[in-house]
Parts: sequence; C-alpha cells; structure tokens
Amino acid sequence: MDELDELGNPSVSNSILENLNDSQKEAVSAPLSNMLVIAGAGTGKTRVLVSRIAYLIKHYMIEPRNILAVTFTNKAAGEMRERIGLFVGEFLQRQLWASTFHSICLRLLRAYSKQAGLEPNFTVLDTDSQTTLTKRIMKELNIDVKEFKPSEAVSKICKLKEDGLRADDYIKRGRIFGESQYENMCKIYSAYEKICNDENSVDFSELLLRTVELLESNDEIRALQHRRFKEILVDEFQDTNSIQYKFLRLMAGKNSHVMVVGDDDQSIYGWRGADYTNMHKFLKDFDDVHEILLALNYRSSQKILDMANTLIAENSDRLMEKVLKGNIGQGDDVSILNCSNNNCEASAVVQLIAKLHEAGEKYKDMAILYRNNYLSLGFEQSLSMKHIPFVIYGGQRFFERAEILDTLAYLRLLINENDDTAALRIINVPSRKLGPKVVADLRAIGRERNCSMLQAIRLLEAYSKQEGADKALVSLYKKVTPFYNLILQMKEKKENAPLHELVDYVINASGLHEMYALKDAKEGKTGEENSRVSNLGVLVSNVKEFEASMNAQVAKEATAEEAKDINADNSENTASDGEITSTALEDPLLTYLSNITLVSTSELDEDGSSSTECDAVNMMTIHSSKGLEFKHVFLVGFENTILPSQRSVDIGSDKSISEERRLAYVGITRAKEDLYISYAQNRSMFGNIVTTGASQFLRQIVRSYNEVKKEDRPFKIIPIASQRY
DNA sequence: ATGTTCCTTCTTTTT
DNA sequence: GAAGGAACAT
Repeated sequence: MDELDELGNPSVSNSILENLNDSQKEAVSAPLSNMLVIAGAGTGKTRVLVSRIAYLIKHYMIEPRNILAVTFTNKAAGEMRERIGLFVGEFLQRQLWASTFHSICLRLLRAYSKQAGLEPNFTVLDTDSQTTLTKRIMKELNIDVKEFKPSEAVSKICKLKEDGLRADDYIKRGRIFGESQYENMCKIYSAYEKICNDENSVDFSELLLRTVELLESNDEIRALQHRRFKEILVDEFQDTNSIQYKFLRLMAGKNSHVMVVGDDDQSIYGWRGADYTNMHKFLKDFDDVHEILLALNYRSSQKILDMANTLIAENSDRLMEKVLKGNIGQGDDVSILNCSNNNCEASAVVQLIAKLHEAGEKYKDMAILYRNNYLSLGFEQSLSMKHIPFVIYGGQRFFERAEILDTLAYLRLLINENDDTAALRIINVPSRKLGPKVVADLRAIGRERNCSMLQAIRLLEAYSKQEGADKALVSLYKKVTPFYNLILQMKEKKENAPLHELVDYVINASGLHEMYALKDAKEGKTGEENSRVSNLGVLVSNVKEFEASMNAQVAKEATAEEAKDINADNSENTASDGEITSTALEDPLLTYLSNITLVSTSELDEDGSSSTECDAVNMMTIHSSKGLEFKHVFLVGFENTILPSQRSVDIGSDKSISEERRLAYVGITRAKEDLYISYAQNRSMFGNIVTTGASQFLRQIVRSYNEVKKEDRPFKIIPIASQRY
C-alpha cells in the first residue's frame, strides 16, 4: 500500500482498514453522515465501532473531544477506550467521551446542576435505597405492600420517567383503560418526587429525564453540546429505551452525525424498556441515513450458525432477515443432550467438561449458560465434587451486600445531610437503641421545620441548651447525641484524612465492623473469603484503588491543560465547556459515591476481586453472556417453562415469545467451536419435581430438519439415561 | 428494643 | 430449599 493522503504522507487510514472485510470497511470509511449499522452476532461490531472512531480522528481529523461514544455498560466503555487507545494513543483517547448514557448525564448534571434544579452535591440513589424509600412512602400512605409491591411501584415510576412523565403529568394524563393501581401510583409518585427533591437525590431514570428536560428547556446548553459533539456513536443500539433515544436526538445538532450499531435479533432487554424498533425510528428521524449490514460471522462454525439461523427465522417481528454466514468451516455437530432429569444433566455436562479438559482444553474456554440464576446450583455441586474450578458471574453483587450498603449510607450522609433515606438505614445500625419511636420523633420535627433528620438533631442541640427547654425534647436529644457526635467525628475525618482512611474509620467507629464480625462468627465464617468483614476490607482497598486512579488522572489533566494552552488558537469552545471536564476539583468522596452507584458490578465479581485470570469454567445467565464468546458452550436447561420462561408463555403474545427466542439465539451464538444444548425431562424445582422436557424452540429446530438426512443435519441427539455417578 | 418463628416467595439486569 | 420479611413473643 503506497497510497498517499492529501498532504503527501503515507495514509494512516490504511492501517485502520487493514484486515476488515468489505462491509466493515464501508462502515469504517464512510463519509461523515448519519449511519445505521446492522451487525449480526459475531460480525465484528465493536471492531467496526472502534475503527470508525480511529478513522474519524486520523482520517477526518476530528478532534477526539468532539466525539461522543455511548455504550450500555461501564465494562464496554472501558474496553472501547482501551481499544481506541491502541489506535490513537492514550493522550488522544483520554480526550474523547466514551461512557454509558447514565455517566454522561451525570456529568452534564454535575456541570449544570443549578440550571437543572439540583444542589451540586446531589447523590445518586441506588436500587436498594429506591425500593426502601418507596416502601416507606407506601406505608405512610397506608397502602398494602403485600397487595401492591414496592418493587412494582418502583418499576412503574421508572417506566413513567422513561416516558417523560412527571408526577403532575401522570395525574393530568388520567387513568388509562385497564391500568391498575392508578390512584395509588399518583400518590406514591408525587410523594416520591417530593422526597427526592428534598433529599437532593436522583435515581437512575432521573439522570436521563432531568438531562432531557435540561436540554429541552435550555437552548444555550443544548447549543453548547451541539457545538461540542460533532460525531456521536452508539453501541448496542437495540437496547435503547425511549428516553435514551430522546436524549440522543437532543444531543445531536444540525451539523452532527450519529452512527448507531445494533442487532434487533439480540434485543433481550425489552422487559426493562429497551425498544429495538428505535432502529426503525432512527431511519425516519435522522437525515440521509447510510445503512450498512454486517453478516459475515467470524466467531462460530457453520453448524452452530445454522442452528441459530434456523431458530431465529421463526421470529415474525424482525426488522430485517439476516442469515449469518461463517468463515471458519463446518465444524462439529451440535450435541443435544436429552437427559432424564436435572441431576443427570449436571453430571453429563460435568463429565463432558472433564473430558475436554483431559483432551487439553482450558477450563476458562468453557462456559455453562442458563436462563435463570437458580439453575446454576446443580452444576456448582457437580463441579465441586469433581474438583473442577468455576467462576459464577452475576448473582449477588458486591455493592448490593448489606454491609457495603450500610457503609455507603454513612458516607452518603457525610456528603449530603438531607439524605434521610441514608440516615434511616443506619441510624440504628448497629443497634444504638434508637428504635421506631425516636425516628418518628425526629421525622416529626423534620416535617414541622421542613428539614432532614440530621438537621433536626442540629436544631435540637441548639434548643436543648436554652433555659426551660421541653423535657421530652431534651431527652430525645440525649438519646441521639452519641449518633450525632459519631457523624460529626466522621465529618472531621473526612476533612483531614485521605478517603480510604475515612472509609476505614467509618467502618470501625460506626461499630459496623464489630457487628458484622459477630455475625460472621455466628455463621462460622470468620476469616473466610466471602465473609462480611472481608467484604468491608475489599471496600477499603477498592477506595484505595480509586484514589490512586484519581491522583493519576489529576496529574494527567494538569498536563492536558498545559497542552490546551499551547494550542490555544484552536479554542472556539475550550472555555465554554471547560467546566464539564473539571472533575478534579470535586470532592473525592462525592465522585467515589457517584462512581460506585453507576459502576457497581462487573469489574468486581462476587468475591469483590477482579479474578479473571484463573483457569476456571465460566458460569452465567444468557443475559450476562451477551457480547462474550467461548470455545465450548453448554447451554443448559433448554426446557419448557424455562426457555421460553413460563411467564412469557403466560403472557401469550408473540412479542414475549420472540424475546425469549432471541435469548436462545444469543446463547447459541456465544459458541465458537462446540455447542452442547441440554434439557431434562424432569426437574426438581423449589422442592418438587416438575416434568419439563425439551423447549419448543428446540423442537422447532429439529422439526425443520425432518426432511434432511440424519448425517446432513447440524446436530445429533444424545440420550443421557438416569444413572448414578 | 430485640430475638424467634413462621410464612412467603422464587426471571432475566444495568445503570 | 433457602432466604428475607413480617408477626409475635420476650
């Protein structure tokens, strides 16, 4: 290649386009325009996205700071940044925004908190606090939390926010035909909104909604974003919900271009609002959309792809029919294991794993995928019995553990003393003899004076020093004094010590350490890897890690500032959005807490450590396997009532079954070389034995090969009889 | 205020 | 079958 660019230098774009196929090249090197890339499973979607960004920077000379890349998970954002760094170097990579919808909104809201109607130190409400808060509201409104579950109310609030409806809008809208709990929801939502505002906190959907409202109402801020973000790229576009779509439309200006990449066949989050028809809408709402299809699969053998193609062809609501074509050969037959019950399914799978390992395969190249978390149990036991190492992804998450949430509640209170939700969580944890009575008294004062519990205590402090103070109030103050002093001491520590010392102090001074040590001891877990005390330790080291990365970032930002000064001539919008980049000036605790709520999982698995390096069999739900690939895949519990789930069958709509079928499709397309699909005729579930049998999806696949000679089918069915191992 | 026992519930999950 | 929550007793 001796192509030269306009300046007569060898073209840098060649190295970016190297090793891409024609349609990938077309996407990466397309002219600056709006683009919809439909990328089937394993067709190099992320690669195209990363290469496109590199191409924008190196070929079109777009400044990294004018590029916004949106992903769904922090993990995906991190990977993307890393891979872009390989192309354009770390210095340029650091200037571009690559993060999740929620992180972007958080950043914008911090920068424009005043315009968005928030105090700058607002906190992000995690799911647990959100449910607790809602429960509290429902109890105060005398709504039966058995009949109408707080979690249902929470998801309703989320849905309403996703539709852009505030409590007032919801009340104005009135009840929709067939809508249950409308009157209750009106009350709950109004109260919820008020408390969040009073407590200066926002939940996840609020991050999006508030940003959308800000951009809609503030022409200046919107124009600023338009000037800044010339190129916007979105990964996993089939997973966007309506408010995220709205956000994208608002962020894109007349002269910006948006490139979205997605696969409607892999849309498996419809149940939480994702709407893959946004891909369709995109074509209508954005001008001159350049459409590109990636169908060449680099991941799986043809027989695996044939199974996947046959399955997904049954879906009638696809936006586009895609037939995945592989380029790594036919491969082996897919094995379908017909097991008589779940126990022999587990032993058969484990035996196969052992056999593969004996043949020299690595455990970490194998994965067991299942529809529901509880299905992992039998496989865990069988693997343990054979002393085969395994890692379970998902399950209970580190930042959702009680001991961690307790610690975080103390920390949140130090940042934002309006946060009654946090205060209520820990005022009596560990026990300080501050029961419901004391709490009710404090909240009564709070209501009267329109302030939070902590501020109520402060008022009490001043009041009880007065002559002739009310005895009941003085005794109330005496009761809460130790707690109040504890918080004051923590605040002092916060000012005078590094973050990790503060966290360590909070854990010990609060008595949480002692309390959880006792609990561990009772369960005989002292010193164990997963004990509560060790989790608290992990939290402290996580804070240390965060501090270290913050310090590194501050150093880098300083050099970046210098560089900016040097190129000051090209600074049309340097000053105008400078405030967004100044994360370094923020309170480190505030930054840490926001990060925690937005980042939480994935990097830290259930041990709280990043244990990716060891050779162990991977176990996870099909949902969490999206985007991953493994040499050998065991797709287990491929049964009626499980996949498709009973609930989706009960709903009875094509839509709900289609999503389950896509889920099965995602599972199948994770496999590179070997795919084993297993099902049991009988399964013991929740204590009793249920007859399940092969999934309707499997029967459909098999049926469609009825006319094909056995040796030409892409699969073989192997009966596994009940026997003892 | 707290410890005990019974009863319910039981997708998928990121942010 | 296990875990978390609510009602009940201490």
